[in-house]
Amino acid sequence: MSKVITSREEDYSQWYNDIIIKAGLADYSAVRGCMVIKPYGFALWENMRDQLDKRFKETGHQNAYFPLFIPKSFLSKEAAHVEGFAKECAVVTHYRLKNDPDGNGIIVDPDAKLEEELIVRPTSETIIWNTYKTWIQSYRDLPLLINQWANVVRWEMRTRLFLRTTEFLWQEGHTAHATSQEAIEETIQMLNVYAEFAEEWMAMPVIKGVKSVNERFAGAEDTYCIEALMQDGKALQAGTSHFLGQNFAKAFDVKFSDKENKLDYVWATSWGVSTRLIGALVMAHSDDDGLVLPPKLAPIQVVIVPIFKGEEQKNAIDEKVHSLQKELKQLGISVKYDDDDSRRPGWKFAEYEMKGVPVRIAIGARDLEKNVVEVARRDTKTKETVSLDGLAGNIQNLLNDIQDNIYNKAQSYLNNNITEADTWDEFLQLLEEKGGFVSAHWDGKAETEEKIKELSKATIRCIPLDNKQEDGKCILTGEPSKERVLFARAY
RNA sequence: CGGGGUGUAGCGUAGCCCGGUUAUCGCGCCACAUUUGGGAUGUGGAGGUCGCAAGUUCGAAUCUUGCCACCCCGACCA
Repeated sequence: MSKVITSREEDYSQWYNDIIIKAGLADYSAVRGCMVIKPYGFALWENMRDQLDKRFKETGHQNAYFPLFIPKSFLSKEAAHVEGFAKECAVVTHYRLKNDPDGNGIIVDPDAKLEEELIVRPTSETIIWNTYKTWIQSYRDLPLLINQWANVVRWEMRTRLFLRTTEFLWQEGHTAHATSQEAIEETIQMLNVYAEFAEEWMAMPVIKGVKSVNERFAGAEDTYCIEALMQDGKALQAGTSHFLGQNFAKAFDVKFSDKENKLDYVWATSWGVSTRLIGALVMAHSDDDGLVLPPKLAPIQVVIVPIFKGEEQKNAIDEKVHSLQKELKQLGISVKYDDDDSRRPGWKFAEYEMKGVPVRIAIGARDLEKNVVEVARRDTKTKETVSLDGLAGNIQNLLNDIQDNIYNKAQSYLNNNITEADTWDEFLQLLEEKGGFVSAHWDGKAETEEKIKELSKATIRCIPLDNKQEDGKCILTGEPSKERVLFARAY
């Protein structure tokens, strides 16, 4: 663990913000709680999005788009849902401005008040289920497997770049099924899509589990999640997949006729991941020198920095670099040749390290004579002199090594930070001094969970899937328990 | 909404307690030159309603009062 990453929260927050801003991923904007995602950050998001989108389509889903605005009455149709979101909704009340008659600029025109207020979607279940009602009549219309890429707004009290902003980008899948079992299978399938994406692409190991009742999505029967561990010892929910039962079908009266012409409500799921994944990526791998990006998602996988004096040397380097660039591109590697003469090599080295570019190649006149280049890897910060012959292939292997290495590093960090606690004192001490996940017995009661949260600031992150069954006593109440659950302080 | 803190150039800051020339320094920016294998150096230059308003005073970045904004901690949360 690097030196800035300490248990003191302010330091870690500072470090996190600095990295995001200095690496050029995002910045604060003029609007409270909203951020500007800069081109480099957006390129990263596009890479994530493309890969996820591909998996959604491979699993039979289609993309569509639903409105930003939700009539207020829709939101109140599902009781638990409205209760969960009511406190953080932005509301549109008027549709027109006018010049202030007193000359103080522009004001909301009081005559342009909406009959029914519109809610800026905090999530789209309601508007989508209102639409599904007209799309679904028969079992032949099922399953309905839709995803949308969209922005949503949740008026949170406190915000943090990528982790919790007022507006954020995400995808939300909303499916309808004929049977409960099929819907549950879909829920778990999508959870697995997320887990595989986190592990294989983000190089971020996650724990798959199910949420306790307290932490469950508003309106769901069951919320499955992937939980990741950040380098400061706090947990982060990286994705969720909900089994909604028939709650929304009943609220929006979505019924279908089955093969026996029997009428029944459909079974639903919804699942989503957001730009929060970028925050997760930053906190999972970065170090004091900046971002460390997994090669599979890095917008720039290889950067080439020339080192030269004068036109002649530059031309000779250009020639070599152009053919190398071509070879790398043929292997599907994204490469940037930074021959901007207004920045010195040292500046560029530091800059691309900050941006987390996995591999840097430096090439100068001295190297050309020996037919070599200097290859530096971001994850270990090691440098090697490598022959230009067969370089492209070697770089490809190196990128794979880096992907594996940062995954393994994160994996061993996770393994070393899941600790069992059997007494309340031990539990508190672990949270305070070590952090990470604490695996402990819990009596299964919501009020106990609430009490634990109050006393320790830790929440139940999840009950892991395929959890080992063992008899024990609740960490707080001493009541009997038959399995351990994972607690942590979380973002 | 409670508790704490901060507002001085694009960014980061000194000065404020104890009022007094032309508001400090660093980064960045512009020009020129020398440089280029780990964030170059020199010279010159541009850039300020000291958060806003009122008050005290011969004189306010500095003192007083009010307001505003932002940040951190809590409640809320992907």
